[in-house]
Amino acid sequence: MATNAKERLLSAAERLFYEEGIRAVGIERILSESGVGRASFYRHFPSKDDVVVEVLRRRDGMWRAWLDGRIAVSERSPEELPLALFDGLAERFAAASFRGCAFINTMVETADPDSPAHHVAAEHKEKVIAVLDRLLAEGGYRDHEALARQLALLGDGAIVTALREGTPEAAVRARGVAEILLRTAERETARV
Amino acid sequence: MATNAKERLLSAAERLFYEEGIRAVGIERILSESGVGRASFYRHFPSKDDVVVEVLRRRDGMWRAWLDGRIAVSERSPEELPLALFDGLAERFAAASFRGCAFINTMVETADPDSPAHHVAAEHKEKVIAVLDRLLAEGGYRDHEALARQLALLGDGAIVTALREGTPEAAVRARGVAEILLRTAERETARV
DNA sequence: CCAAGACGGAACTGATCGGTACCATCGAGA
DNA sequence: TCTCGATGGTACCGATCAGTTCCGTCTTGG
Repeated sequence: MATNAKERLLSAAERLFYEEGIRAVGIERILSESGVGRASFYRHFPSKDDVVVEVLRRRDGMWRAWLDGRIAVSERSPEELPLALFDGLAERFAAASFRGCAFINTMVETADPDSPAHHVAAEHKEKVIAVLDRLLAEGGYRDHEALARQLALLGDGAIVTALREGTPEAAVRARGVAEILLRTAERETARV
Repeated sequence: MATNAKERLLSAAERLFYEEGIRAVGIERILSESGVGRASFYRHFPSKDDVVVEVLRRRDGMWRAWLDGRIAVSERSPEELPLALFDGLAERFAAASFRGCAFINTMVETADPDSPAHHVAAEHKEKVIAVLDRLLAEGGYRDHEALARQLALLGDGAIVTALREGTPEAAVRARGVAEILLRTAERETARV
């Protein structure tokens, strides 16, 4: 492998898919922006759909690693630690390149819920919920799974809102709701 | 107009765009499913983009009329009336044809935030927020606009979550959060 | 009754789509 | 040094894209 064509293809595809959408980006664009030849593309991937799936898998790993990092460096107390999600989202929303959630976008673009891409995207969200669930369980929350799903719903709502508004404000609003949610939730240690 | 070709075009386009996505549906599909000739299409619309915009305008009107109806028939008290949004969403999510929010989907598919379609979609959300804002103001809530934006964020979060899960459960979860939100919010009459 | 306009069907354009086949080149290991 | 695998470039495929043009038909209002 002279210059790792596969890696260049995946990173170019990931960027283009996120910036412009999966359907909007043709093979030609991926080739020209990555500098990879047409034949090399099909030596590494059977079809465009396989690139989409692999891009999503990569992004899933990167995204959750990023979330883990945000949680690790957060100075919040154990019972407030799940709010680190919204702290992180606020930063993401402020980025000029922000264009929503790649996984939500994929599920929207890929109408067929049985498609591999849709599955990978849906699984990503469940994995994020699992992270929140663990955090909430460790924080001593009684109904931690239901709470995790509510926080994830808030996060997704913030993402699509930020996509529309183009400002990080939605993260602050969602975090405000999340704070109330955690404050009114029952905890194992100190009952309400 | 023999059989109102324009109306048939718009209703076919609206259904197809929602079911399969805007980019995924070609002019050919719209023509064959509406039974309208190719020439007639371009007699009524300069381009496909114009159909997209007009479909969104129609849907915006229909959707808000539907919301107004749900609010009108709701038996909830004035301070709980905004929850009628989530009551309505629960019904929508249960429909087999449910495939998320046409406006969110449009903003995701149409990457360019300056495109006419994106604008119409964004404006729709602001109009819905205005409805919630009025409801909350009439319900006596102090910070009604911020509250309206939080409820709208919850609604959008529920929509994308329901799109992923394929069940109406997300509406119930979001409504649970909304109930807590309203209960802890300050009101003009009875301060907390 | 007849003319004007709205209509459906089909042929056609140039561009682009995803995907295949072939070829020359380059680089590293034997 | 030679060879083999990975690579980039290009020509090509059938299908489909949005959009244009022309024609025959049907409806309707004057």
